[in-house]
Amino acid sequence: MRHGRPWWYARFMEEGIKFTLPRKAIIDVLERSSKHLSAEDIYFIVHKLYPNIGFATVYRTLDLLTRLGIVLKLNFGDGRARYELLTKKKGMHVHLVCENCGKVIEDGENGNDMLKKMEEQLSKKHNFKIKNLKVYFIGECEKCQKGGDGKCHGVMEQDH
Amino acid sequence: MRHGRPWWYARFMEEGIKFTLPRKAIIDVLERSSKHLSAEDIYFIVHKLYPNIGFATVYRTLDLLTRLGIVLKLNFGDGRARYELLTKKKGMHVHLVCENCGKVIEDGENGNDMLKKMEEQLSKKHNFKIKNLKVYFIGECEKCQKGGDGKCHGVMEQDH
DNA sequence: CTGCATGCAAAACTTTTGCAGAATC
DNA sequence: GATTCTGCAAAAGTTTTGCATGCAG
Repeated sequence: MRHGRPWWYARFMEEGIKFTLPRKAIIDVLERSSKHLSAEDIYFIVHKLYPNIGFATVYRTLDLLTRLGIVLKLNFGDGRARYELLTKKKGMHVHLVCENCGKVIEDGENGNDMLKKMEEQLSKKHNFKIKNLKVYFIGECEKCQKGGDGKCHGVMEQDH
Repeated sequence: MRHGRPWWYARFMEEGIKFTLPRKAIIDVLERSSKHLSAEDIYFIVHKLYPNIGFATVYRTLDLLTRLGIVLKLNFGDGRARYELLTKKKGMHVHLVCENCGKVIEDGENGNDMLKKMEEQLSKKHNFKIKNLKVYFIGECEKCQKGGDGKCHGVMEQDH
């Protein structure tokens, strides 16, 4: 992927939207991070590099990028939204979320066939045009199974 | 399902938790509604019947029920959480969410086999103990496909 | 009775908005 | 040079918390 501009560059052009420093910086942060960052996370990182970028700009930019389909806004049930830079082959992966430590494993290969099949069936059955999908398996990761007691701690939410 | 207590009754007993009027009332509301209600929705309904039940109690109760695994807390990306009373065969269904009108179709039959299979594969592959799952297909429902323009309105979030 | 649960109101957080000034195209 | 974007601060919402009182077990 070294040739040409990043894929989302085209979206900016299409919409006639300006390429400003804050926007570049925020996309850059999302690009470097493989994790799902919250607006606050992003603010702190960006603000360290460019101290006059404020919270409002972070939120406004994330909102813009979400509307443009460049970023995916996620909710993990902890009261704040998380953001993920989309790739062109969006959504076709499965999340495994550990409800104990919060770790997120993304499985891109295994689920595809089955998801594809499921998508087809559901589209037909309900006459529903599916554009995107989100699949979360919530449970306990390898480490926490060994380290933890395996019982509900009464603290974590089940929501992701 | 007329025989015996509802399934979540056992959870209350197990935890030695009190059966109070507000808790009964809130579960009742969730039981009657097939939709995903927000805390505010629940508050208004419950508050109409029992005017001295307050917001704090609704939130505390929903939080409790979520921790007990009686209720599932969902986020539809509109800034407020939604709640759904779980059934014993929890989570084994697929949500179809219309990003235009917000309608949620739940498909309980079609996905099961495939979800089950996917669950097994992923469990093995990642050594992950899966306890629950959430599957969302986001797109456009039948009505909106006919009525709408089929393009992104630049307003709705993609998140559910 | 005893301790958990509630109600009220205030606090804490995340996210949004208004407006003057700045930067981009 | 006009328009879009930013930064600050204040507002708007949702959710949480402290504390005195009430109620279930």
